[in-house]
Amino acid sequence: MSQPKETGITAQKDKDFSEWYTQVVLKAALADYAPVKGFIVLRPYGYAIWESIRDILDKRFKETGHQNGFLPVLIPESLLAREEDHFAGFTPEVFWVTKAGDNEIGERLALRPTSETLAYSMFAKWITSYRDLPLKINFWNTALRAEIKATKPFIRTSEFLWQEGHTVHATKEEAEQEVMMILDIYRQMIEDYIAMPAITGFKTEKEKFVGAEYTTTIEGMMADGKALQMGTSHHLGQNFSKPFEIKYLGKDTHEHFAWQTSWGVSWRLIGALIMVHGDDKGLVLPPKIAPVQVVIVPIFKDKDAQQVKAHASEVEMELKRAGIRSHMDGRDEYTSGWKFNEWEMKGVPLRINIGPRDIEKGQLEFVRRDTKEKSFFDRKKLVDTASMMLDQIQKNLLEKATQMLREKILNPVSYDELRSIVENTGGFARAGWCGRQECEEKIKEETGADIRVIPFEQSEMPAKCIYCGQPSKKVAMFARAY
RNA sequence: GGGGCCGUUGUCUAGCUUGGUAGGAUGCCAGCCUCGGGCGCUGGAGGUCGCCGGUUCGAAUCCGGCCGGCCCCA
Repeated sequence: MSQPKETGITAQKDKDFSEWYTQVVLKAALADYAPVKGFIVLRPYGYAIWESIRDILDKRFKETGHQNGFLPVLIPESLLAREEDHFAGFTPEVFWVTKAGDNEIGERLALRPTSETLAYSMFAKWITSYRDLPLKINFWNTALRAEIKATKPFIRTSEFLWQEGHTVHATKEEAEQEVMMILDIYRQMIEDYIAMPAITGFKTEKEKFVGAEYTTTIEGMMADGKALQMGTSHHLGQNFSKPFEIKYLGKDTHEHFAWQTSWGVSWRLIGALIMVHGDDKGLVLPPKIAPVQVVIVPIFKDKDAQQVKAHASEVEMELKRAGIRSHMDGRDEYTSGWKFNEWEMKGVPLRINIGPRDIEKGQLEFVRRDTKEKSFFDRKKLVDTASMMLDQIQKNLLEKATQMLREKILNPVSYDELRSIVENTGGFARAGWCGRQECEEKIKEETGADIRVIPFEQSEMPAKCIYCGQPSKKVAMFARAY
């Protein structure tokens, strides 16, 4: 085994996590830095992963009665400012457009940090009757937020790809159901496809979306012990419908303000899956979202190149016909060993090696990306074997990630212990909380951890607040976060 | 918010302290070789030394500003 080349990942995940992460993003060709601070360019391989995630969600959104629309990127200041809390929350990170060519624009225009205000100014025009409700629209677009803090590809960037859903309902109950249904769609997608377990629950008042009545969240835990918010679903109550005058005439012949929700997930999910599943050789993709599920590498000497490649192509075609995303790497300019390393770095879940020996014996060599195990199978059982192994890999990744999450949920019995967990061990510190913002803020100040989520699952609540010792009202998950 | 490090060819870098011809590896191109874990050989192309300004006979090197990247701390 030779020394790792610069083309490969040279940082170790458990020693130098940040460096490792950056190398995976750049070297697996997911993304590159753009010329402007905080912005990245999504490369085809990274975009293909985003397309997988998008397609899965888009299907679910449509199945549950949502339609897609498109909004412009510019929002006039007056509109953005119409809901006070919302404006105050976003204004520090808004990019403003003040000129058109050489001419000053009268009213400055915001590059959307999120589209509630713009969408709702439109919704107000479209909704007049209970018959217009519910209105359920989703937007696949980008949002722009000038990040002052250190940026990290996919995790924190000044522009990010996301979807933002916005719905309008006649009743509070219906809006609240929507909030929960969407959060559950997120949870299923993250668990079943990205193979990551997560904790669902509420954000605290301090951490909720500015302008929302309350925010529900799905929080993940990364390999370095830091938490990552992977998606949020907000109940907006009537906080926006009132300033934007989204009103409808009910069956009762009276006018009512509508109830609203908004929700979103972003390409952060790509960052999350890198951090959770990746290893020292690079990316590890869950089969269900991998752009290439199986890569076939022909191994040949010059004289039998044609024959081996022909066999490899047949394998590729057979897999493709069975609906398995496959790629035969027939490049002559690289050796098979080079290809092995490259595809491992790119996280392709399953590799099939095929050489003259295998052809002779009527077998194929399968190499799993997650466990690196090699095994031989009968050529005739290609599709069954590949499907079975892809299923196993998908399952194994979720199991490993679940195990990791379990290990990273700790139950401190004292504030000192919580502090030690946050500062040394990392992970979620699950603790009682009196519900007062004062304690939440003190803990944040003193340890750097905030309340990531008040889990829906509230069993085994400690009796006392971990900070002040007063009776606890909730069990909360404290952690440092990205 | 505070502190530190860095920017030289596509990539990684040497040179910078002590100013004077930008050197290597890898990648790329051509030709040969041939592949069971990042093969080997020969030749070749590729550089506004991040940008702007200053000092100097002369700046990758010294000084200032800006742009960009990374890390640590709160």
